[in-house]
Amino acid sequence: MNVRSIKRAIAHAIADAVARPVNDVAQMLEYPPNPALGDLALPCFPFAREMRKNPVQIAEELAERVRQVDGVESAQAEKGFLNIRLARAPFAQVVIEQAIASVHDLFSSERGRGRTAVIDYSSPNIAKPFGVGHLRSTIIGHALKRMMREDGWRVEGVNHLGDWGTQFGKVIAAYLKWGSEEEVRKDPVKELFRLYVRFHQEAESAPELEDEGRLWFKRLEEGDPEATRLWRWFIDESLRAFKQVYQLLGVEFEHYIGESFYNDKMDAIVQELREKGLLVEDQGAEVVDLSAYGMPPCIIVKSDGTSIYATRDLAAADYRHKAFGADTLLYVVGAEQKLHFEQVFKVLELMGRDYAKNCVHVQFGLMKFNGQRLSTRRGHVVYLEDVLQKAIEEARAIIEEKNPGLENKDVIARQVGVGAVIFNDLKTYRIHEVDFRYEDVLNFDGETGPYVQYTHARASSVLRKAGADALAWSPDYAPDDAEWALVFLLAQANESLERAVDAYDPSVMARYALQMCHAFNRFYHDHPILQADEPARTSRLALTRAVREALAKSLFLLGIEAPEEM
RNA sequence: GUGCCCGUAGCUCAGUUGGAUAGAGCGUUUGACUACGAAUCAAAAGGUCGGGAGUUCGAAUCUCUCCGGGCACGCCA
Repeated sequence: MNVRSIKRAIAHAIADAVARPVNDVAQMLEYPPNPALGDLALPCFPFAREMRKNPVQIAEELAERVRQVDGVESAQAEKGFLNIRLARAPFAQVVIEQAIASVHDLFSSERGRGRTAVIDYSSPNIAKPFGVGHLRSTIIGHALKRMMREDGWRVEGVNHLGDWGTQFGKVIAAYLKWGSEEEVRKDPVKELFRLYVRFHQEAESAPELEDEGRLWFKRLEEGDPEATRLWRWFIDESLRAFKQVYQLLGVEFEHYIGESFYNDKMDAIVQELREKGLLVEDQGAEVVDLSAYGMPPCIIVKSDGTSIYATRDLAAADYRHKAFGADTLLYVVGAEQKLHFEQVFKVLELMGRDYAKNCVHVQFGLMKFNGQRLSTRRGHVVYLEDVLQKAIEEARAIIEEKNPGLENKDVIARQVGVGAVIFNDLKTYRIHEVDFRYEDVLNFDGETGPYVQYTHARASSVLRKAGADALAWSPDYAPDDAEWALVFLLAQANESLERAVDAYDPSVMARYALQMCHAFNRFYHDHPILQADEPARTSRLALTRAVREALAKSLFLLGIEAPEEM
């Protein structure tokens, strides 16, 4: 039972009267701006013209029919709107029972059953630091994976490591010029990054360095033993460092497949493009002309004969489609690569790939730090690990202050600190730029991860004290406004998940969790639970349990842990 | 220059398949712990929804135009 099934029932009762399909009418049912008006509302203005009646009259006629619908308490016509109230107690009973029995069913109707998606997320570059800038792709992708799985999809998460490309030639060149094995061993990622930044600094006054970098990349592509040895070493060291961050974040991948994996798979792509007559030579490079689609050409083979990322992405797309049986490919990559993905998807389409239409660039806005743009090349980077450690310290300090007797303080501080960082990022619409400020991230009041976790812990605490009673909403107990607000929100869980999945946007789910918390804390504030008389006591406990399950699920979908105490 | 994205309260953002009086959080001011967790709750103050024009019963939402900010525009990814 959820709000949607009620909407359908109402729509079914009036569809023929307004001469519209049931689905259309169901979609027109909206939530009134003020809950005092009702639970659902139908604006009748759109029917006025075709029915040749005024909306006020239509609303009144429809009210008659809607009142007959099972589960509807009342239907009132008001200024052209039809305001509908649901029968609270029976609805609450069913919704809460379902939330307790299977919160999955509350959230999902398994729309993705039988389908497979590959999500490309995080995908940091080897030999570069893992900065706050990588946070967005990592956690948006991870949340998306969990949400789609909840919705019935099979999902494979791929970390498309940047372990190939001209940049590697640069790092190798820089290492041979200025680096030492000893320095790299001490702190691999930071030292390699120092070399990379120095390379770019020096290249400004000595442009021939760029050629040297390109040369080393060419050697690497040709299998030069020295270049290959260094390259493997850099990968091992970087990956070890990355995995520490992933562990801290609680993010996992089904596959780590670097770009280099596609080295032997690109020839076939180039060959196919050539056979299909899509490849043309242009200024020494081989490109696919996309001028017919209003786009600049897509470079497939560079003029020096080496590969480029577009070609790797084409090979990778085919691989993901074949090896994982994926019919949908998602790329959680910054908005600045929009054109690139439009080009790649168009080339896939021109190559006749049927899955091309299911390729989506899940773009997100740039991350700034205190209003400044982060530039890896210039060495302006904020290490994600430092950010997480700061947040954990802050959480630890608050625990010492507010809950000094707590067990497992270190574990909880980690869960809360990391949760704060993740939630802070996920709560905003993904296309927006985010300005990363410590003052916001380290604030645990208001619309934050710790607020959601706190609410979850609070509900858990009540349930712990109540013991292991069998919980259910009593049909004899009518919910008041605060209780009803919670029940009604619970019954919208599936709509939230679906909107989040359809928009590839975890912020929808984050905001749903916040609404739930607000409603629960309000309820909690002025409703005794354990001390209440029956049937209120058991009913409120059941409601608390349902909310706890829904919050735990919401946090899980966002990739955030839900401690029972904090 | 061309294309795309963004512009809502002092700040950060919801609301954008067109619907009723534009909502939260932070910050500010104030009130509530002998109470099941005060990382909470309640209240106040705070708005030319970037400007203008249009479409219509109705526009923060759609169209046009202008302004402001961001990103991209061939051998980096």
